[in-house]
Amino acid sequence: MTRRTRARPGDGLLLREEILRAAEDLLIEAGTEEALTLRAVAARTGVSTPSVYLHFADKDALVEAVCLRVWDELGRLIREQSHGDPFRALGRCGRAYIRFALGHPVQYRVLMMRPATTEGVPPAAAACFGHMVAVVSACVETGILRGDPETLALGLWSAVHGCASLLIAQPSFPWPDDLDAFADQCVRMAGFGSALLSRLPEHRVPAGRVLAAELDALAERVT
Amino acid sequence: MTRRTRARPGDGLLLREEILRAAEDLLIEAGTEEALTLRAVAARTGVSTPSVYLHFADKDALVEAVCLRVWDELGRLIREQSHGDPFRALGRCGRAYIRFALGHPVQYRVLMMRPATTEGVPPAAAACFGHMVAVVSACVETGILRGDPETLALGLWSAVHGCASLLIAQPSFPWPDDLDAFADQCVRMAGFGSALLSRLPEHRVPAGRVLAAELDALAERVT
DNA sequence: ACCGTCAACTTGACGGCGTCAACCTGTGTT
DNA sequence: AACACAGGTTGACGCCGTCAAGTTGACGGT
Repeated sequence: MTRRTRARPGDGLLLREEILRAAEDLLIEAGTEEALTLRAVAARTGVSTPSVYLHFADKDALVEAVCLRVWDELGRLIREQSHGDPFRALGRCGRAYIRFALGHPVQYRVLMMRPATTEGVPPAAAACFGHMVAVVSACVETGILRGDPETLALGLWSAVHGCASLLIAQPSFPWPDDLDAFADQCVRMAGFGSALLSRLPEHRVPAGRVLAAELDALAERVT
Repeated sequence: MTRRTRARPGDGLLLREEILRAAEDLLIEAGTEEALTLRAVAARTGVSTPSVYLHFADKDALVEAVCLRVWDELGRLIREQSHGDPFRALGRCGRAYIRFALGHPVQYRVLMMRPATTEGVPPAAAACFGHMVAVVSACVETGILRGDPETLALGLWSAVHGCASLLIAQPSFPWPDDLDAFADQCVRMAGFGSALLSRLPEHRVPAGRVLAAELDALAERVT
């Protein structure tokens, strides 16, 4: 293991960055969080194990720091999709979200399926959520959705998160061949469902027969 | 730590059962999977640590055995809700699913958010999924849903799973006060969304303005 | 009544993990 | 040239999963 040339005073942050990169790489290569060992990270960085503690309070802090980067990237992705017609933008955001999650399964799992280690929402996560609320708000303004944008956004988020996380965590379920199409179906189900639900009275499900007939008529008119 | 009275030959399965119960209790009390130590399980059972290996190949096998019990209970719960009008039964199943998950957060996390350790779907999980497919099939027969029941069921499952898992794994999100109402909203969003989506042509989202007007008209007629 | 047998369990150890207290070592300042 | 201190290293502790080897005690056969 080649030793790292010692940093000069004031350059402490360099090692912090190297450690973060090493941790992220390890996570991706091994494909599981259990492989993210402080010893492995230190070895890969060319540094002794306890040196990690100079820059991160403990292992959880390191993992969390890796997570923060992912939140940033996810937020950027969502913002990129937020232009144009709000309802279509909502669909693009959902698809981008799922694509991102499936493209970074390990990070997504660490990010969203770990027991919460710290209290409160990390700022990067809050920003990410804020972008989604913004898109939903635009939908409310155009009238396609109705209700509190934050609650609506949480519902939509939970739908796309369900699709992504189930695909990641339960690969042995009898998934259809075309996963993209399935993800698409989930996203649209959430969007249409939210739009329809916005207009129905709470706590009353119309009789299946009536609803089916009305939906048929609607579908015929729309197409 | 009081020692357990030694089992008589042929009674080996007794210890297996005791270990399983101890593991489940530990999981619930500690509230996190990390507390599920072979040493802790053995101590609680009043037995030496390696004795666990007499009945479980390794720690993963123990955890998986605990999971199987949960699958069984979840399946039973879903079957209980499957009577009566299919579309309403679907809603009851979704609500029961989320209630169950929120009532057993640790087990649900272990069950659904762990990296898959073994290949293939455990039989209990397949049975559980089968019950959901049956309810969806009934919905297809009555005409409220359309399409392949298995794919529809996966979409609905992913929606309720998203709601449950997000609530469990991200308690610091800005959730509304009334979680039951939120879960309800997610379930109905999935049901209505599926029903509506069944009837719309693939890969074409109607313009937001048109869809909004049609939904308004529909809502007025249904209420 | 004794005895060998074998399932059921224990002992003791190994290597790897996160973490910490104590020590070293170069670099920039005076 | 002496010093101070940021930026590391060494060595150890206790806990973890796991395993090879030894122990114990109920039971069937004589």
